[in-house]
Amino acid sequence: MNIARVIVDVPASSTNQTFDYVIPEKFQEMLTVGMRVIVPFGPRKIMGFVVERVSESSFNKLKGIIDVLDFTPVLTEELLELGKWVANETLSLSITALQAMLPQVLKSTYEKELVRMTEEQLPEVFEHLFAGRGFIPFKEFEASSISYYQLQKLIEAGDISIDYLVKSRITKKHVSMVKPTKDMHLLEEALLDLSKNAKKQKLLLQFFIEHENPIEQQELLKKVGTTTSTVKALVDRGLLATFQQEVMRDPYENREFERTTPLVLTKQQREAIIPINEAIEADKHDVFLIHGVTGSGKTEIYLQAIQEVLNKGQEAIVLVPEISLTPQMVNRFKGRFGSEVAVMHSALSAGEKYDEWRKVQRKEVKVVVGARSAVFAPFENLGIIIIDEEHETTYKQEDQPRYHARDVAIHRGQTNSCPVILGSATPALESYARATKGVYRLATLSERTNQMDMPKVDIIDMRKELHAGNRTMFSRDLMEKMEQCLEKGEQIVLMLNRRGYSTFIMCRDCGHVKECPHCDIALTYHKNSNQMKCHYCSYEEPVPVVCPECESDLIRYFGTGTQRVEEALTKLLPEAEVIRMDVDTTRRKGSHEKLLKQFAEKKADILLGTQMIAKGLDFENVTLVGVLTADSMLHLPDFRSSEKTFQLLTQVSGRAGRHELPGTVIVQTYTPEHYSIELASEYDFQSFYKREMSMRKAFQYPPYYFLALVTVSHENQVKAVQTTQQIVQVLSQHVGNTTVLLGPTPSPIPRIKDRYRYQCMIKYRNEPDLRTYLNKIKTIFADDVRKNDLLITVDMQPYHMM
DNA sequence: AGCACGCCGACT
DNA sequence: GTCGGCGTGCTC
Repeated sequence: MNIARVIVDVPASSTNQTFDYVIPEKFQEMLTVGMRVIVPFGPRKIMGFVVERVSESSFNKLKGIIDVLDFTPVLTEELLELGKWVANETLSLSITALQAMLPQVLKSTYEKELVRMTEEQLPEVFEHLFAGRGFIPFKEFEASSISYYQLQKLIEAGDISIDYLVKSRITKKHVSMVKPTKDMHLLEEALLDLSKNAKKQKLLLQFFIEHENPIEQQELLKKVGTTTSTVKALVDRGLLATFQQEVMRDPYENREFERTTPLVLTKQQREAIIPINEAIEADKHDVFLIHGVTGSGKTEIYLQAIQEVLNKGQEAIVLVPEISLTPQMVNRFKGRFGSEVAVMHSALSAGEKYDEWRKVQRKEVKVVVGARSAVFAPFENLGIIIIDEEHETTYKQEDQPRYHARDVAIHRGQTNSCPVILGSATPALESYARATKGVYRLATLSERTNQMDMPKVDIIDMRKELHAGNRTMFSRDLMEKMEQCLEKGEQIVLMLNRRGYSTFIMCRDCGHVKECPHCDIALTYHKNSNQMKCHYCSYEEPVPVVCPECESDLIRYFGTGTQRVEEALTKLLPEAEVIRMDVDTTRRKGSHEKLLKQFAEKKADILLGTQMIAKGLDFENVTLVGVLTADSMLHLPDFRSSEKTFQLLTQVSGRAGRHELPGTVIVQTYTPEHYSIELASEYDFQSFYKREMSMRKAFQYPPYYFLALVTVSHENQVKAVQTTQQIVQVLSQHVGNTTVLLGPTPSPIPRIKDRYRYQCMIKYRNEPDLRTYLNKIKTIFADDVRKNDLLITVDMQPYHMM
C-alpha cells in the first residue's frame, strides 16, 4: 500500500480524477486517507487530498509525494465519500466538493519564485532585478520589462531556476508565555543574589517560586505589576525563558452565558419529541418536519433532542440560516450546553472559523451551531442533524458546488443512521409535500408556549392611500399607530423588503435609467462615495449631472432604499430615534449585534431594516411591526415569489407582541388581494399550501417537477444562443416524453461582464439518468469550453434562475 | 488551471 | 536571427 491516490487542486474537468503517487518511506506509516499532501504536477507543486491508499498503479512512472501537510486527516472517510456524492449530485468537480467541506484557511495558495543558482555575474537586467537577493517573487520579473526569452536562456544555462511554492493561509494565534528555566532552589538562590534595587525582578522570581508553571506574559505582568523589560532582564540572566504558545481563538470568550435548564414541554411539544427520541435511541434514520408557529417552542425541542444525543455520547449539528444566527440564538445553545458548542458563521474571521472547526476535529465540542457549511462538520459519531428555518433559501449554495444543505444533511443522516429534524413556521413546499406523503414524519405545533394569540395583521391598500392624496411611503394607519406607540414608549420594527428594488438613477424627463455598460442591469447609487456601481462586475462611474440621453438635469436617484425611508421618518416623526439596519450599516464585524443590542436596550424607538430583521429577533417591547412594501418581490420572475412573500410576512409578523404586550402588524401593499398576502395575514398555512400547490401543479414546478438549469455564457450572443440550442437538441434525444425542455431563453440578467447568458430549463418528474446526459453534454462541449471561452454551468434544483 | 512546446508572423 | 503570440496537449 505504498501508493496514494490523490485528488489534485486543479479545478478543471480534465483533471477531475485521481492521480497516483509513490509514498516515500518516511511518510509510509503516518500517511492516511483524508490528509493533504504536496505533490509534483507537471513542472509545478500543488496541494492534493489523499483519497485512497493502494499497492498497485496502472501508471508506469510514478512521482513521489513531496510533503504531507497534516498529521491528522482533515477529512474523515465519511466526508470523502460525502464529497464524492456531492460532486456527483451537483455535477461539480471532486476538488471543489472537497474544498467546500473545509474552512477557507486550509486552502492552498501558490506562488512562484526565481532562484539565483550562480554567484557568477548575470546579465545586467537580472542583477538589477535580483538586487543582491538570492530569490525574488516571480511577480517582480513579470512587472519588469525583461523578456521571457532571456529568462528561458538563463534557466537552460542553470543560472536561474523556478521554485513553486505551496503556501497555506493558516494563521495560528500565538501568545507569549514565560516559564522558569531552573529548579525551585536555584531560583531561591538567585533571589538572594539579586541586587537590592531590583525589586521588580525579585517580585517576579518570587512569583515563579510560588507558581512554577508557565504563564501567559500579559497575565504575569498584570499580576506582578511590571513590564517586559524586567522579564527580559531575568531572561538574560538565564533564569526565565519566554516562548510562543498557540492559542485557540474563542469569539465568545469574554461572554457570560446564563446556564439554562430544560423547560417543561407543552403537550404538543412532548408529542413531537417522543418519536424523535425513539429514533435517537434506536439509531434510526428518519426525517422529521416540525411545523410550528413562531413562539411554539421549536428550539426547546431541538435542545432536548440534542441533550438526548449527548447522553448517548454522540454529536449534533444544528444549521441556522446565516441571518438568524443572532446572539440570541447562540445564547440559547451556549446557555444549555456551554463549552460543548462550537459556532460557525460568516461574521467570524477566517482564523476564528478555523479554530471553531478544529474544536470539532479535535473532539473538544459535541455540538456545532452554524450556517450552511456547518453541515460538513467533521464529527465521527453523529447523532442528530437539525435544520432550523428549513425553508430558507440560504441553505442552497449559489456557487460551485451548488449543494443544498438539506439534501446533504439527509444524506449524512442516512449514512450515520441518525434522525434529521427540519423545523419551520412556514415549511418549504417541497418539505411539506413530502411530509404529507409520509416520506418525512410531520409534527405540528399550533400553539404558542405563552398561549398568546398571534398578533393581528392589518392589510393596507396603498392604492387607496394614493387616491386619498397620501404620497408618502407610510399609510395613514401606520402613521397613526406609530405615533400611538411612541407616546406609550413602545418600540416599532419597520421592514422594507428591498429585494427587487435598489437605488438606481432615473431621468424624470425621459425615463432613462443608467445601466452598466458591461451588464444588462441598472447601476446602483452609492450615497457615501457619490458613485454609480454595478453589483455584478464592480464597474463604477460618478453620478451624472445631466441625463446622458436628453441632457435634462432632472436626473435623480430612485427606489426605496432604507436611507430614504430613514430620511422620511426623521421628517415625519422628528422625535423618534431610528436605528437603520441594512448591508451598509452592518458591513463591519459585530455591528449587526451592536445595533440589535442598542435596540434591545431601548436606545431607539424604531428599528428600520431589510429582510435581515425579519428573523429570530425577540424584543419584548416591540408592539408594532410595519411592512412597507409587502409585494416588492411578488413580481419577480421566480416561481417561488409567492412562497417567499408568504414566508417573509409570516416571519416578520412573529416579531410583534412576543411577550406580555399585545402586538399589531401593518402590511402595506399594492396587491392586497394576492393570496400570499391575504393568507399570511390570517396565518393560514394550510390554505396557502393548497393554493400554491395547485399553482405549482398547473405550471409544472416543484414539488411536482424537479428542475435543472443549464446556463451558457459567451461573449458572442449568437454563439451563446446556438450552443444552448444544441444542448436542448441533445437533451431532447435522451429525456422522456413527460420531461419539459425550455429554451434557449435569455437569463434574467441577459448579460454580465460583457458575456451573453442563455439558459435551458429542464423540468422532469422521473429522469434517473439525467446526470449522465448532463455530463455527456459537458464532455461534448468540453473542447468548445476550453478553446472558445464558452462557459456552461449546471444547477440542479436551482433557487435563483440567474 | 497553468505550463511547455511548437508553429507562425513581425520586427530588427 | 530574435522575439512574442497564440493554439494544443498534458499533468500520476
